[in-house]
Formats: sequence, structure tokens, C-alpha cells
Amino acid sequence: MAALLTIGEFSRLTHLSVKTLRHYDDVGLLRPADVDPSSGYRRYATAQVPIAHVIRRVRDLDMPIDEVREVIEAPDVEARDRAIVEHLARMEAQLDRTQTTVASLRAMLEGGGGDPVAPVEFRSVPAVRAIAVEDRVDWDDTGPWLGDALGELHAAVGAAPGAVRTGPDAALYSEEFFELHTGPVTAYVPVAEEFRPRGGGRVGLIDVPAVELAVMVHRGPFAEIDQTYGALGSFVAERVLAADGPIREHYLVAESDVDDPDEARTEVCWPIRRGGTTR
Amino acid sequence: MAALLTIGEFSRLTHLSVKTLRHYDDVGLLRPADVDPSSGYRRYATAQVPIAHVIRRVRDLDMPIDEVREVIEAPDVEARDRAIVEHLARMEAQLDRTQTTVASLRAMLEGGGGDPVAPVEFRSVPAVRAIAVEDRVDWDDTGPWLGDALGELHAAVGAAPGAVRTGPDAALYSEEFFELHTGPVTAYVPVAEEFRPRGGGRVGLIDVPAVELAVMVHRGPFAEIDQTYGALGSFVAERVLAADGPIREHYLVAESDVDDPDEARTEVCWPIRRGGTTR
DNA sequence: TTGCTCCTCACGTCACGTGAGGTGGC
DNA sequence: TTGCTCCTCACGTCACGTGAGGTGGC
Repeated sequence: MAALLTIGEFSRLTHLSVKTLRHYDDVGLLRPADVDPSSGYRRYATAQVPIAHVIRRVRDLDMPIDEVREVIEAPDVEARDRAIVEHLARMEAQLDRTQTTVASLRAMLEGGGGDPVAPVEFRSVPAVRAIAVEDRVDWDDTGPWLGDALGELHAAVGAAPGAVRTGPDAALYSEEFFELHTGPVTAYVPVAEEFRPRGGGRVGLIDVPAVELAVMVHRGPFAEIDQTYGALGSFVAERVLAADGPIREHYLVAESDVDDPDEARTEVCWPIRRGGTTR
Repeated sequence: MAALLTIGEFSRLTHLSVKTLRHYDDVGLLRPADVDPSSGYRRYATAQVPIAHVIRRVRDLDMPIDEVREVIEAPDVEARDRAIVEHLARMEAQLDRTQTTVASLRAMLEGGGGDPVAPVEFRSVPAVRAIAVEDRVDWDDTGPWLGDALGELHAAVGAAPGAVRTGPDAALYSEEFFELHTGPVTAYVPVAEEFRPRGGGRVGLIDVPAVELAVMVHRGPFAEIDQTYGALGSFVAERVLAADGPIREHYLVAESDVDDPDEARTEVCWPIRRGGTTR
């Protein structure tokens, strides 16, 4: 019953390569049942075959080894299944993004010639009072982070009596955030001067500084907003208008609020030199 | 029109990080329009923004950089689209495998307790004449390779007059193939002694040696055949019957011949010691 | 006894990310 | 002029794969 197998035999039973088995031993994911102390020969038990098969499955699904370890060391079935379900959910979200990317790529290659460029509007914006959530954000976490942050801001506005909001949902993205794909981001909602958010949480009060902006409306999903950045940024660069400072986005129609993502509307606001428009 | 941008500015227009842009320069994927010879400063043209956006899309789809280079250097639209379509087809095939793996994992975790183990049959097999295709095969290429090889063998058999086939489609998998995930594999079709395949192609004549085998029928898709390997291999190991030599598979009902993959039938044949069954 | 299986480093792969240490441009 | 942006190495990451060189087990 408790037969021991060489690493080569175990490889044939599990369909894991010998190199992979040694690696899983090294990282503590799948330890042989026994190791000969003099020769170092690994001995695996037939009872380890089912665990190896599960590991093979989840690794085929690209679950990181640290998570695989959690799965197989899970104290109970619930904890184990939760880890797997979470990974499957992440895979599904990834798949959705993939579909969007494929569609977007097709559109770019097919309609490559004459994509209608949206008009640019120049805007002189005064300083505004806002409630805000500020954080260092990693590029790939931006979507969920923004959703959470705006959710907290909406709760703060909603809890207050009367109409306090003075503008659409918005965010400031630092130059560092674009260049390093990690850096400061500020989600904010403009509010009346006298508004005071209640304590607790990450919600604070800020003054968004006055700026000159070149503004272009992005029509469509967030995943394609680089197109508008490219068009607007090129427009600004070719007219030598560029100024330092964070880029703003105004979420006029959020993707989550419409059925068709093509109906989403985002203003992309590029900082430009003072007086740049009057030249 | 031909505005030049610093790497930081280009990063904001393209949503590629500065590190990524430098990497793409290093590997020759996206060279800046100009490089200052004294400072080494990279200067990108606004005209490069659309190419950068395409690169971003295909990289998001995990296309390898070497292929991306082919795409953007493609001499014409047809060559470019062909490379992309091929990659999308590979992604789709991968997605199919992912679905199968998820289903298989679920089945393993839910029905974990009492999976009905198929019976083991001992079989003394004489040497048989066969037409064969032999090759060194990489693990991940096995499915397509086997399909191609059996296709060639079917063509050789079909071209001959009369009934020459004497057994089902089969293959020999070397120990090296399992342990290194690359190694010799032989696809073969048993034929009558007097049969001679016509020259040309990879099809040759072999004598598959006589062996003692422990045999278990695998019911279901190829992707789950490791389960049967585990059950059969454990059975053999626990009775100390194991012998050297390649593992055989007999394709009684091929997955490609049935609508429901659960109807596929594959005999897995494990070499055992002579007289092992009479002990 | 032979050769085959197993062992342990050390390094390579892929597509970048992370610092360290230093120079040029507005 | 200051500090900020840019530069180039060199090394790290992740999950293994690829040899090199050597020893133990049937």
C-alpha cells in the first residue's frame, strides 16, 4: 500500500517533469515522503499522487505557487475552495479584459486610417474644494482602487444633508504613476466650500489647484483611453503647450453606469502653459 | 507636426512605462525617432504613438516580443493580420484547455472521495509489425504531433488495397519523454506482416517488441489521462511489478471521433516484470 | 561490475521592475 | 544655479529548463 517511488517513477504517474518535482521540493510545495540521508535520493509515496494531480491542474491555470501552497495547506475544504474560486474569478476578469483588448485591436487595425479625432477644448479652471482619497496605486490595481475610492466618496456625500456636490467624479494621476506604473493617484468629488466630511475612513478635504487645461472627451471603455491620451497629448505636444502637473480625468458617464461601454464618457484634461491658448 | 517627446512624455501618451519603453528600445521593438548622441536622451515622435498603442494591445494579449516585431515589421497588411489571427487562434485553443482543466479540477475536488477505479487487466503481448512515425516530441506539442502522425499512418493504410490493419492506433512514450517533458515518441498502427508502406514521408516499418503489460482503460478526455496513469502506476508500484520500458497507449475511441469527450477510450499499458502476474 | 538514475550547483529564459550611481537640460 | 529628468549598468523576479560534473543503487 505505502509503496515508495523514485522521482522518475513519480514523474510518470503524475505527468510532472523531474525538474519540476525537484523545484516543488525546493520551494516546499510538494516534499517527497522520504529522502535518503546519505544519497539525497527522493522517495515519493503513491498516496502523494492525487495531491500532485491537483497541483498540476492549478498550475496549468497559472495559479502562483504561493497560492497553490495555500490551497494544499488549507485547514478545511471551505478555505481551499475559497482560494480556488478567487483565482477563477480573477481568471474570468482577465478573460473579459482579453475580449475587450481583441475588439479594440481589431478596431485599430481595420479602421486604422480615419479615426475621427474628438475636438479639443481649452479650459481655465479655478481652484476647487473637494473631498478626496489619496494613495499610491499600482497600475494594474487602478480600476478596482478607483471604484472603491469613489464609492467611499459617494457615501460621504450621500450621508450629508442637501446638495453639496459641485462637479463630477474625478481623479488626478501623477506623472510618476504613468512613468513607473506605480505612484500617487487622487480620486475626488468637488464639494461646496462649507462641506465637512465626517471623520473616519480615508476621505479627506483637499483644494484642487487652479490650472489651464486642454480637454478631450473620451467616448468608450476605459481600456481604450490610451487612444484619447495619444490624440490629446500629441495635439498639446505639437503646439508646444505642455506643462507639468498631474493629468485629470472627469468621469461624466461611468462605464459601470451604462449597459453599452461605448456610452461611457470621460474627460481627459491635460495641463498646459498659462496663456498657451492665446498665443 | 513632427513634435519630439521625452521618454516621460511619450510614456504618458502611450501608457507604457519608461522602463518598458527603454526595454523595447534595447530589444529593437520600438526605437525612438531620435537619440541625442552626447546625452543618450531618447526622443520619440508623436507619429510613433499609434504603433506604441498596437504594441501595447498585442503585448496585453501575451504575444511574444519576437512575434510582435514580426507584426509591426510585416511587409503588408495580409502578413500582419495573419500573424495576429494565428496568435488569437492559439489563445482560443488555450482557452479551451483552460475550460477543460477547470472542469477537471472541480470534479477532482468535489468527487474527491470515491472515484471509481477502473479494473486492471494483465496482458501478455507478442511482438507486432507496425507502420510508425518516430520523433523527439516536446510535451506541449504532443496533441498536434500525434494527430499529424496518425493522419500520415491512416493515409498509408488507406492507400493500400485490402484490410491490412491488425490493431488500433497506438503510441509508445519513452521514460525520457515523461521525465524531461521532451523525448522520443512513436505513433504506430499495427499491420499485417506482408504490408509494405510506400516510400516517402516519415512513415516507416517497425517491430513493436513483446511485453508483459498491466492495462487500464481511460474513460474521458486526454487532458485527464494523468488520473489513469496515477491509478495504474500506483497499482503496479504497490505490487512491485514495475519494469523498464516505454508506456503504450491504445486509442480505442479517439477524442476527435466523438461528440462527448467522456466517450473517448484509451488503453494505458504499463510494462511489468515477466511472470509478475503469476506470483 | 557496468551504466543508468539520481544528485547538486550554476546559469539561462522571458519581459520587464528595482535600485544604485551618475550626468545633462530647462 | 537647483533639482529634476534622463542615462546606464547590474541585479532581481517567476517558474522552471539546461547543461556540467559527480555519486549512489540495482
